[in-house]
Amino acid sequence: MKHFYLTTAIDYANGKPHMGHAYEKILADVIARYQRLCGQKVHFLTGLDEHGQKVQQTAEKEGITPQQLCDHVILDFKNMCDLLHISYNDYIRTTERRHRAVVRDVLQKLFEKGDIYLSEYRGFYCPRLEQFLQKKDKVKGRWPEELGEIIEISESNYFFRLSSYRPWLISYIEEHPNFIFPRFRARQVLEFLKTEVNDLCISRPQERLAWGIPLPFDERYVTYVWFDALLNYVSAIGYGEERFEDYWPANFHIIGKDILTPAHAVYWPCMLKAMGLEMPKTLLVHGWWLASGEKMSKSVGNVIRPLDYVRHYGADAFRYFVMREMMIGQDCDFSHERFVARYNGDLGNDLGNLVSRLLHMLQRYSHRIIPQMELRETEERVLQQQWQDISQKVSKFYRELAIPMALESLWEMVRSLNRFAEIRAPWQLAKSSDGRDKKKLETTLAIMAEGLRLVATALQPVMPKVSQFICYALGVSLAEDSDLSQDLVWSHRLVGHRVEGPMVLFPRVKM
RNA sequence: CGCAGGGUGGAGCAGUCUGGUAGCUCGUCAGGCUCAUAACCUGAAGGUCCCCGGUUCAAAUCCGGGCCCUGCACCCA
Repeated sequence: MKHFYLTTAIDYANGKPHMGHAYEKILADVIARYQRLCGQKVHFLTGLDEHGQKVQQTAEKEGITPQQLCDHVILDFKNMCDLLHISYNDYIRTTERRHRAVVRDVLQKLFEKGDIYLSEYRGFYCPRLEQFLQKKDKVKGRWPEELGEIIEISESNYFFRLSSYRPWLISYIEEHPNFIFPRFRARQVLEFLKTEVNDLCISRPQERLAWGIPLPFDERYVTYVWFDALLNYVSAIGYGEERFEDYWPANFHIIGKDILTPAHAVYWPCMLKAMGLEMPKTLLVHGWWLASGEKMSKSVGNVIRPLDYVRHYGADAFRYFVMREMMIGQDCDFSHERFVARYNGDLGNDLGNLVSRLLHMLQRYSHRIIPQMELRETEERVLQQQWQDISQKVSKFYRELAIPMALESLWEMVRSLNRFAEIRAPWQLAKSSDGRDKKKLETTLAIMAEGLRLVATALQPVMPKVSQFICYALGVSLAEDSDLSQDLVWSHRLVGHRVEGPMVLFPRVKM
């Protein structure tokens, strides 16, 4: 069976995990979990990009080897994944043998095919920065003092014939509207492709950069950035082996808008084309989290620390917030006030309080046993009908990656359940000695419990632990590989089950 | 300059592709309820959908023009 294969970008080992890393992984995880619940065999890949100048430099500064640095940094990234409940199936490091072997294999093939050639590169080199400068680095037509001596040198390097694939790529993007999501991003790429693109320099001489994968056909060089990093998407699933066919093409490459152009929308498709492979189905491009309207960046120092929120409010609350707030593709502001508003409002008052009041009532009026649903009056029918509509909408929204809308729809159901309690008023019915009122009371509790189970089930991709916990509290289990098409159907499966005592899932917090 | 995104009741957003009662959350005001996390439920007020022009029976939505905000330095999802 073909896998549903999705990837995040691999994180660069020269830094700590931040908001963007957390969001991208959560987004991927939500999609992965949803697909699993739809019966897909999901393969979710993430990983670490370990080579390159920055890593080499940082390691030197700290007096350790680059590999030691990576071995250390990876702990932070994996730890973040664990804390966020990221259900990746594979984690690739670009220093692993399986990756290096594929990179060298691909390079060799493309070299033999004539897609890679040796050429002279002439430019202005700054020994202090250990890199070439560009025209835009000039200030008032001169190189800035602080860069020290600048020398014009020419250097031989290997190039990939990117330019020859440009016409093909333009028509591919034009003919495949789903290739880049959201669609407006494709326009940007086409805009970029309007002007001539240069062939891509893919090597660095070992004297300048030792921390990389040597070119198989010329060991004096290592391969530079993209022919290393991008290939993780195929090296991790056994490129060259038989099993590769079970995974490729990827359903989603999930990336930030910064690495769409040119890396993922230009280099990668052309590389794949050169390799004779199919294109990934969709590049899913998300925007950036801003802090009070400003870009979050290490240099400005206004970085939101996701793990602080996870620690205080739980991973699922954090997952809920980022999924509820950000329309995929747009930028979105992260502010503490908004977080607390969502937390107290949606999670505490609406969902958490619903759980709390229902469990209280079940304890008080039904000895913690979920009673029969015997009556079926207009109110009950309306509620069930509403769930039919909502569950369909939610599934549609999940499929279309409109996750904030999926959650909004689910919350309609939460509110309807709270409203239903108000209409039926079990606390009134409990005072009556009429047998019919007793049935009404029982039915009300049973209906609310089932409604809550359905909401929790549909919420599972976004809030896996909370969903499971609510179901557990209602006396049933919820597996991560259960079948949504079954579990989202209104049922009587809770009847007779013993429930947990009252609990507070999301204690209110002060601003 | 160019490119891209955005400009919708007090705040934050959806709706724009595929024209047809302007929707959601929060906030405000009034009321209800007491099972519940001072929660929940009901009702109300509040909008020239940035501006101008065009197409159309009909425009937030399509077309033309203009204004304003943001991003396109290193780092970075």
